[in-house]
Amino acid sequence: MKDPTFGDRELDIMSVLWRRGSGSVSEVMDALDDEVGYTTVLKILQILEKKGAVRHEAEGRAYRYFPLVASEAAGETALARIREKIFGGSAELVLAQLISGREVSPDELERMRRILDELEESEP
Amino acid sequence: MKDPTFGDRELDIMSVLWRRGSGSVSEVMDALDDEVGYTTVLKILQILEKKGAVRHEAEGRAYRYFPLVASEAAGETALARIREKIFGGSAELVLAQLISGREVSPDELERMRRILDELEESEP
DNA sequence: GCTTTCGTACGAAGATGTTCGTAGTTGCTT
DNA sequence: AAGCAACTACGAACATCTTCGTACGAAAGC
Repeated sequence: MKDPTFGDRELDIMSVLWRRGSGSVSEVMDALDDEVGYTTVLKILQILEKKGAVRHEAEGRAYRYFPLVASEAAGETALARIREKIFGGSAELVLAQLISGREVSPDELERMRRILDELEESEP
Repeated sequence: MKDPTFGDRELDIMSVLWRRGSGSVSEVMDALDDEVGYTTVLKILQILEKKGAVRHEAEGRAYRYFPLVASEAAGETALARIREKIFGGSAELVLAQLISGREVSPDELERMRRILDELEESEP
């Protein structure tokens, strides 16, 4: 799959699969925040499969769906788009927005700092 | 406008207005990366206006369009969505993806570090 | 065996976004 | 004045996504 993009509901469903690793139709349906009909969830999983974003294997008489597209790949596409179109290509502005208006724990802050440090080491 | 979201082309056009501050239909059309018909650009601007995302004022016999939705607002919505659905709510993972696979200048890195520093000062 | 239950498959309808042709208006040029 | 050029307005076609009703098959329970 080249340049994975997803509709709103498709993304909701991919998100469940990424979190859980896999899911039956019922499991996905239950994990969704909104109330969505069973056949709707099934249908979207079938569409995602046609797109090559998920696969399924039989499990009893039901199917178990697995993500084929990695969340990082979807994230890269989506984030690049936002950075480019909304933040004028500036990673700093994205970072500023990322931490503004949310409390960031000292731990998380430290880990974020370390991510920048590691970048510096690899690119001196 | 509550929770501004945009289609692909709509975002392209908002992006032009954010970059330039304003634009006539021709200016926007010329600034787009893709070749898009004049009336298509006009139509989308009209739709964006109905959504409350832009406004226009007359300029000679043409219209000049101005963004009403700030890029930060659109960025907040879009980024929150990505962080939540794709990166499992983790800002660090977003940051990691943000800088991976791109060269980040020492300047930019320094500014990003400072953004984190300032956060620490304000929330000790 | 028959029915109920649990599951997939599929078609159709509605919503939203994109694209452009065509029509109409206004001002400019000759 | 007639024609042209630059605009806006609008409708229609098409694509994509979302939603679900209905049909159909297979297993489980009686």
